[in-house]
Amino acid sequence: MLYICVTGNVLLIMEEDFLIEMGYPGLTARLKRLSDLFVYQTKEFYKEHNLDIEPNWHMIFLILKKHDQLTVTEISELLHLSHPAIVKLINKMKKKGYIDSVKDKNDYRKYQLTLSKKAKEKLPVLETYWSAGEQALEELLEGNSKLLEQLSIVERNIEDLDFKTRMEQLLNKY
Amino acid sequence: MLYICVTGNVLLIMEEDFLIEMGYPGLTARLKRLSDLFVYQTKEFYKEHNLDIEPNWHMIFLILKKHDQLTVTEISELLHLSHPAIVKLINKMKKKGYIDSVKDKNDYRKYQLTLSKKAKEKLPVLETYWSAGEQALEELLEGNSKLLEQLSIVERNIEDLDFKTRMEQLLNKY
DNA sequence: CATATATATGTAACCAGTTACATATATATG
DNA sequence: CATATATATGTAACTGGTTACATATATATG
Repeated sequence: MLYICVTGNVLLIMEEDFLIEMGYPGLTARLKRLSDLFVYQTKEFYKEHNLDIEPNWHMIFLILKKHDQLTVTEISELLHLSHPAIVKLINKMKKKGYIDSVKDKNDYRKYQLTLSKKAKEKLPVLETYWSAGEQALEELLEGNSKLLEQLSIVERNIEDLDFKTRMEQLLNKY
Repeated sequence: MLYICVTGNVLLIMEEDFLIEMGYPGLTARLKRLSDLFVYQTKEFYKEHNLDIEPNWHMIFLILKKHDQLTVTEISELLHLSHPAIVKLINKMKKKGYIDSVKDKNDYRKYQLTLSKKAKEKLPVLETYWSAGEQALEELLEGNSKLLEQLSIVERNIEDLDFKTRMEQLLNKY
């Protein structure tokens, strides 16, 4: 399943990759495949260094470092993820003692979430590992942020008019 | 959670998005979030048009259209996905009658997979829906394939030296 | 002010991938 | 040729998202 690939004046021996060959319709699976790869390898990396955190906790650490105190709903809105996703995440972090949760005095439906003392103390160590991850990613992106920019374009356009509606419109054209 | 965003000479009211704000470390979750969005909306689209197929079957239809006959292992290698992922996918497609599977005459461990008669007959209809999806995606990418190219760069670099190893190397620098 | 509606959180069932392990068959080697 | 090793497929348990539904509290309205 190997093939020769000529890019510029460099000759590469490459693995054949049908998802790439597919073009546009292969995009969805490539996004998932790449995301999974990052998640699994980061998990492994943390494990080998005995950090008892999960890859996606990074975003919660950062968001609560910035905003100090947030509810589940606020986090889910800021991250554009569903609230059950955040509930599960937060429950795991609570169980490990990284999150403090206190009932809101003015609205008894809400719980105000903050980073625990343990979490704040661990931050400096965690940051050295996160920094290695960020640099590794920069290497993979070859030092430019075009991938992030291209993703932003898609995200903005989807916010404007969602994917399904676009498919419906294009289908009805014929 | 809204904010004003000035791009060029256009003023936009945007949802705040912390994953974008995070920069590089937000990438993994954005890839997953976007992939999920495509999958869920495509699923919905198929359902509303009473197509009894799943979004990720598209790649199996195409790969078996091109190669005619493949085994589970060959498919998993061509797609760079694990073989259990393909086993599950193929079992569902078999159950719906889209895949024929015959034991290899020369190697009794293998099953040769092909598109069934039903699958081949349905292809022309499916292609009109896939075409709408492809065009919708082109719209979202604003007609250029930079996102695909940037992904290819990352994929190539990872094949060269994996993400975890890069993190380890960068960590040991300090 | 009683009741309808909206919001915040939580739970259940599902989905598409993963790794680790099991089993059957093929191939290579002492 | 017997046995060790490698390969093809399959299964189990896990992960991190989703939608749909349930419950408690807050807010708005007749």
